[in-house]
Amino acid sequence: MTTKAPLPRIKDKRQAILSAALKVFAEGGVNGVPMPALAEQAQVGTGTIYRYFSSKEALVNELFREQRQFKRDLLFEGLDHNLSAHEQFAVVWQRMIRYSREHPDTYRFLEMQDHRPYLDEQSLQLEQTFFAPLVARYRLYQQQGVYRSDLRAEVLLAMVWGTFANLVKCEREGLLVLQSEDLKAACETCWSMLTG
Amino acid sequence: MTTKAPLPRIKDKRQAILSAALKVFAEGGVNGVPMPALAEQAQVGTGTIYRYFSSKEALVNELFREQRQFKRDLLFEGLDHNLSAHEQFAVVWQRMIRYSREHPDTYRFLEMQDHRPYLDEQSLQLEQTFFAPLVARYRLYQQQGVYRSDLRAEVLLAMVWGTFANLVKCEREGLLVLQSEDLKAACETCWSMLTG
DNA sequence: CCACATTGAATGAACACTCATTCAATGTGG
DNA sequence: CCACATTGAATGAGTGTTCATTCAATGTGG
Repeated sequence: MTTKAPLPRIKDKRQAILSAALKVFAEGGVNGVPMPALAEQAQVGTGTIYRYFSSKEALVNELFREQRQFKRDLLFEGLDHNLSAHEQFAVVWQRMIRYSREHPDTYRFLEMQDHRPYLDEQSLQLEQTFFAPLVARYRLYQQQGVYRSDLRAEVLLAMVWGTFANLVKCEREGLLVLQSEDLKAACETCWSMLTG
Repeated sequence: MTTKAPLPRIKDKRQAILSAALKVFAEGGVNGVPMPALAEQAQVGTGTIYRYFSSKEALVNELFREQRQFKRDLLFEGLDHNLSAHEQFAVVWQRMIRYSREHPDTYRFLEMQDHRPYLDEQSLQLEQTFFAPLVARYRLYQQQGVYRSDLRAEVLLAMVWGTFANLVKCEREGLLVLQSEDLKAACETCWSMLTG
């Protein structure tokens, strides 16, 4: 049986640890999950985690950056710039919904405040670069007269983002059930918010 | 020196502990603050805390309920029901701003998710009773044709609340500076959101 | 004096992290 | 081919630390 067959073991323990971390941290918060519990979820010895990550803090930062990238790609990658601003907004809105529905762990993990004390300089900077291009685009639309100009682009963005985030939050807490018509109507409402 | 002079000590240690807890928990999160640190802030021995609260959990719950009540009173007490719906909304909006500005610790403490694992049944129920009357009022306005009816009252409320909360959050994180015109404009925008 | 409030060092539970040991995989001399 | 040596990833009991909680000692108003 000494075939050159692929090893039956977990090929990439590192990724197994990250995946498990995303799941358990999204559920219990970074502070709420001991390393042995994470190790169990990843089906890995506790010590193995420290073979791949120098500390819990390092692990959290790596996970944060990975998920932050993932989110950005999912939301903004390959947007068709020939579409009208309205259509583009609708596309991004749809993607946000898909994202929050199909990747609830990622969404929740990034939304939690719990990991903030762990984040290093690099992670915090990455957070900035997430919003900057978005704000720039909002400004552009303002100059073109598509978006209203009586509120600054950052303020508009904060309002739209907050609207969406709280809808998802309320649904997760069981205060709300969002039908697809609700989400469509909310999208149009936010569009009106942007265009005045 | 056994004069009848006013005691220089803190009269009400219980309240001193609660006040200190609000401050340090709002800053560092419940999990981030050890009891001795809280004791120091309250100018009290560590053991004294346990004379007034049976555990950290009990303390957190008591603080949560106190602050939740405080917030409700501040926002909704003594509203003039002769005012128009629009005027009432503007008043509540103003009060939310005042609240978040003048009591940042309370605001932040209630906003954090950090204390959720500590909350008992009673606290969670209190949370419900905070929103129920508000939703009822929104429904009333919908029936009267003041608010739009194509979105359920809970959804409207979630959107408005999310808008406000994220503005304050962004300002706290330094992404934004809110001028009073911004807040006024945001208020009117939310009003349009409600009325379609 | 006494009843009781206050205190902070002591306690043990729980945690992040380490390291001596294991063992499957691979290398190698015969 | 095989018996045995070598390797280093993997492991989880062990280590030191931090924390919530306790309690013996001390302080104090009546």
